[in-house]
Amino acid sequence: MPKVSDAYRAARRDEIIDAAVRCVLRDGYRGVSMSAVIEESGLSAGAIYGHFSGKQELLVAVAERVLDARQADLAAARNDGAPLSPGEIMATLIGGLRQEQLSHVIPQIWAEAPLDDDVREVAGRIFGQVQALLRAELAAWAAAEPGRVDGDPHEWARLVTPVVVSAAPGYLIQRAVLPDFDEDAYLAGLLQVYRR
Amino acid sequence: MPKVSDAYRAARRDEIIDAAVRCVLRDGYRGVSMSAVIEESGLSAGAIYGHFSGKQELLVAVAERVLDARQADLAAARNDGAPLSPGEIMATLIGGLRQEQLSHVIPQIWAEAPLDDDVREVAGRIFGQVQALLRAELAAWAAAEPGRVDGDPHEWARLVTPVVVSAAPGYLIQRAVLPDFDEDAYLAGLLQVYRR
DNA sequence: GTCTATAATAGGATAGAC
DNA sequence: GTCTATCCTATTATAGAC
Repeated sequence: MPKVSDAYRAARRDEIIDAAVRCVLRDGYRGVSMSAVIEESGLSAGAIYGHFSGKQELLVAVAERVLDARQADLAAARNDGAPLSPGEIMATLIGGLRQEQLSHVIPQIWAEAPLDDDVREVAGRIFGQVQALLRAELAAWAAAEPGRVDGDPHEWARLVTPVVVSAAPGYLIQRAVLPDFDEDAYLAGLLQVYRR
Repeated sequence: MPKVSDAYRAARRDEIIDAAVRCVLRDGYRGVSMSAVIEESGLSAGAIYGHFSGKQELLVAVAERVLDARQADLAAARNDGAPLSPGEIMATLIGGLRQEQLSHVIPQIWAEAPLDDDVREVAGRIFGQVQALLRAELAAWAAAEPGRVDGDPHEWARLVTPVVVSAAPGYLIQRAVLPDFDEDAYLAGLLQVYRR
């Protein structure tokens, strides 16, 4: 029987992850040091190591936290009325990313994926979930708009989903790299590309 | 008058950068240590520090090397005949990335951009150059295919370029993150999306 | 310009008290 | 579970010989 409640443990764990996220935003995924997290959290070394066995385990938890938040964006892209067009779906998804400070960490997680199997597993899983929902939406749209696409709607959706979803990484990377990136123009361009 | 020729200096510099690139491919951009570069290069600490004042300066040089190679991809996408369609342009560009081992480093450079102003400058400059060429190609295609797009071809190209170019980051990220990413299907999807 | 050796520091992780 | 104090390793960078 644990000495403290599970809820307390979980809350502490979240507190530590929050501090680690702030460190990652400031110093980069690889650049965070345990001492920085300790300082940022206001806790002590013992407190952190009681919850996470080391730096890697803590950072994987950060990756999971950041990427899990994408589920909210998926929900926002859902629509109970007529199926959304590809451009509308992606504009909604990217609108969600735009609000979240957390989204600035995502490119760093992608960069870490080839170097850390645990990170890659988390990143691949979430990315796959985003793709699955997008594919379903695209298939629904294609089925509702006969003549816009040729062939079976599901087959079409399977093929184009990886390309359509690329608008999200493209947005995040350009925002990170281009000094004068125009976010509004990007969303407008998205609707323009998928106009037909 | 320098004690050794400029050509010799430049060759040594390239040699060091080559070794550093191999280290980055193995350990990640942030994960490279000077001692690893020293070992990989077969040189000594003194030899490296004679050419680069420190780790950051060396890594910025690596970023410049990796991204500069994209100019070759740009040239490959050029076509003296009829203007290429958006899908064909991007398929050519991505075909170039696919060949190059070096391209695996690009996502890591993008992730570093927000943390290092020098890296951001290099990354933004090259990305801007890619966009400029792509925009010109898109405008030429739009002008040659009246009715495919509405409005002024140049205005249309300005708006859609950031979205079209996203296929490149999308490709690199999915390749890095998804265990069963199908590169051929991605290229096929690209042609499908921009079919009309 | 390059080498060997080393100084100086920062980082990850642990031990033991409470 | 958490805190303080500390160990040990790895890392960046320099000094001085050749």
